Amino acid sequence: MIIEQLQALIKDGLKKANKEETLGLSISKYSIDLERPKEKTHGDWATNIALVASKEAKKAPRQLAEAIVRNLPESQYIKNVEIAGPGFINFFLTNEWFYQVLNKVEEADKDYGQLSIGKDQSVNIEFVSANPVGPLHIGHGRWAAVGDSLANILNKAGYEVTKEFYVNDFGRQIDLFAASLGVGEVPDDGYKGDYIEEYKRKIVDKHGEEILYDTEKLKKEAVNGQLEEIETTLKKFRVVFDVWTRESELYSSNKVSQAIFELEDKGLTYQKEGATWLKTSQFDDEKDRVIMRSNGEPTYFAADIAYHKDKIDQGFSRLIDIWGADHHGYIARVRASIEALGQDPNKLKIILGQLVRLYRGQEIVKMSKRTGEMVTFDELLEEVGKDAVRYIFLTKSTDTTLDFDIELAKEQSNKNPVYYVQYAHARICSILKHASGQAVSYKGIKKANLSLLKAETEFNLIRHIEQFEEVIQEAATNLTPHILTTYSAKLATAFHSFYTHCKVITDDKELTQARLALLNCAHITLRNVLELLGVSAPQKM
RNA sequence: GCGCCCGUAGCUCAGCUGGAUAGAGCAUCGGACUUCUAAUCCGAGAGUCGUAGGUUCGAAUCCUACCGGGCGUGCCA
Repeated sequence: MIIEQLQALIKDGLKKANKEETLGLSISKYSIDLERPKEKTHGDWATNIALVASKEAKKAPRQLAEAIVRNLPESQYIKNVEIAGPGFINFFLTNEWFYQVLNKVEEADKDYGQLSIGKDQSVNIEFVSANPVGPLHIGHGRWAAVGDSLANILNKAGYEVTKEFYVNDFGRQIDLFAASLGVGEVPDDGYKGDYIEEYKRKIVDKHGEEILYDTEKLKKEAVNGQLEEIETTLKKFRVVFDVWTRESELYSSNKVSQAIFELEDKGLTYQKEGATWLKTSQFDDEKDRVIMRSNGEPTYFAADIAYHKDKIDQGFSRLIDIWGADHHGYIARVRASIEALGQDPNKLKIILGQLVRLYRGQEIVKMSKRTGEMVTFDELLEEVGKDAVRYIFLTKSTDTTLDFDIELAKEQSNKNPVYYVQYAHARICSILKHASGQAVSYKGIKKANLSLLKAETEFNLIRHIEQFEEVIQEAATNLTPHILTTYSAKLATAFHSFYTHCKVITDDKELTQARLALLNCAHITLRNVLELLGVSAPQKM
C-alpha cells in the first residue's frame, strides 16, 4: 500500500530536517498520520505532522512543514507536494502510481484485497448461538450477517478464522421446552404458541407417540430437530458454521466441573445461602455471581466459564463473541471469569449489537410469541430475499438500532441500495458480453496502454478501486463490517459515473483495450467486495 | 439509582484512534435515453452536529453536567 511508503518517506524527511535544521525533536515520539483529504484540491494524501510537532520544534507549523518538504527524498510516485492551510502537507501522486495499482489488481484477481495483518493469528468468532427451542428471529439474522461477513473480512485480512455456534442444549430452558412438548401439563413459564403445537405433531410423525413419554429422548430429539431447522435457515442465508459446540458436552466431558474446581482451588468461590458464588467483583464486576444454585444445579454462567476457558485452551489468539444488547449486563462477569482463571480478558472481544425493529411501511411489527404475531427469520428470507436482507443488515453500525422495513427491502427500485451495487456488476458483465459479441477480445492489462486513461471519471474509478485494501484493513481492525457496505456503494457510484461518461467499446482499438483493463479491475473489486458481504454478484438483472 | 448504546439535512443513517468549507441514500425541484441494461447519470435547495460548560492552535469527534429515547440491572438464558 502506498500509505506505508509515504509514511516512511515523510519520516525520512522529518529526520533529515530535524538534523539539518537542529529542531531538537525526539522523532520516535511521532507516528505519521496520513489521511485522504475530502477536498480534491488538497491532493491524494495529507499529513498533519507539522501541526503536531510544531510546539516541540518551536517553529510555526507552516515553517516546519517547509523544512520537512525541503528534506523530503525523491519518489517516482509523487507528482507534487504542497503546503496548505494551517500547515498540512499535501501529496499528489503520479498517474503511474495509479496505473500500477491496476496491474496489481488484475494480477491478484480473486486475491485482490488479501492482506497479511492477521498472519499466524487464529480467531474464533462465535455468533447467533440461538437457543434450540424455536425458530430464528430477525435479531439472530442480523448477527448471522454481521458475524459471517466479519469472518470473511478477517479471513481476507490474513487471520485463520473459525466460525462457531454455541448450542445451549442443557438446563432449565431445555427442560421447559421438553415439558412444553410432552404429555403433562405445560408449566406456567413453559413455551406456548402455535409453533409448539406444530412442532409436537412433527416430532410425533417422525418418532411416534411414545417419544412424548420418554423425557430424555424427547429432550434430545426436540433439540436436534430445532438445530436442523436453524442450520437449514442459516444455510439458506449463506451462513455455514465450522464448529457447533454443545453445552451438554461441556458437562459430559467434565469441563464445567474442572473449571469450577480450578476456581475453588484458587479460593475464588464461597458458599452463601446454599449456593456457590464466584468472586467476580474482585475483577471489575459490580457484584459476585452464582455458579451453582442452592438446588445443586449449575447456572448458565458456570457452563459459559468453561466454554470460554475451553476456547482459550484451544490456542486461539483472539476470541470474538457477538451478543445482542440485551445481554450487556453479562459482559463484566464473563471477562471477570477469564481473569479469575489467570487468562488475559482482552483476548475476548465482545461485540454488543443493538436490536432490530421490524416494520411494514410505517407500521411496526410487534414480535410476540404469545399473540402469535411472529415473523420468523426464515419467513423473512422467503419474503424479501437473502441478498437484500444481508445487505441491509450490513448497512448500519452494530451500535445502531436497525429499523428493518419489509416493504422497502422488497422494493426492487432505487430506494433499495443492494440493487444499485449489483446493477453495477451486471452492467460490467453486460459490456464484457457485448465485447465478445463484437469479437473484441481483451488482451490483458500488460498489453494495454493505460496512459490513455485520463478522464476524470476514469481516475475516480481507479481511486476507488485502490481503496479496497485500506477498507478491509479498517474493517478488520475495528471489527466494523458495515464500512464495506458503504464502500461497495461508493465503488458502484464511481463505476456508474464512468459508465455514463466513457464508452468502453469503440472503434479506437487502443482506448478500448485500456478501458477493458479498467473495467476488468472494477469487475474484480466489485465481485470481491460482494463476496465479503455474502451478497451475490449477478451477471444480468 | 447505577451501567451500556443512541441523539448529525424532512426521513434513514455515515463520519466519532481530534484536523482544512460537516457527508451519503431516500424524499423535493431541474436537466440527460437514435449510444455497451435509465434498477443509471448530471445539477440544486436543505443542518444552532440534543443543551450548557471545559481541554486544544483546532471539537460532531475527547472530558464533565444536564435533557430525550432504547436496552440491561435474576440462584433466566
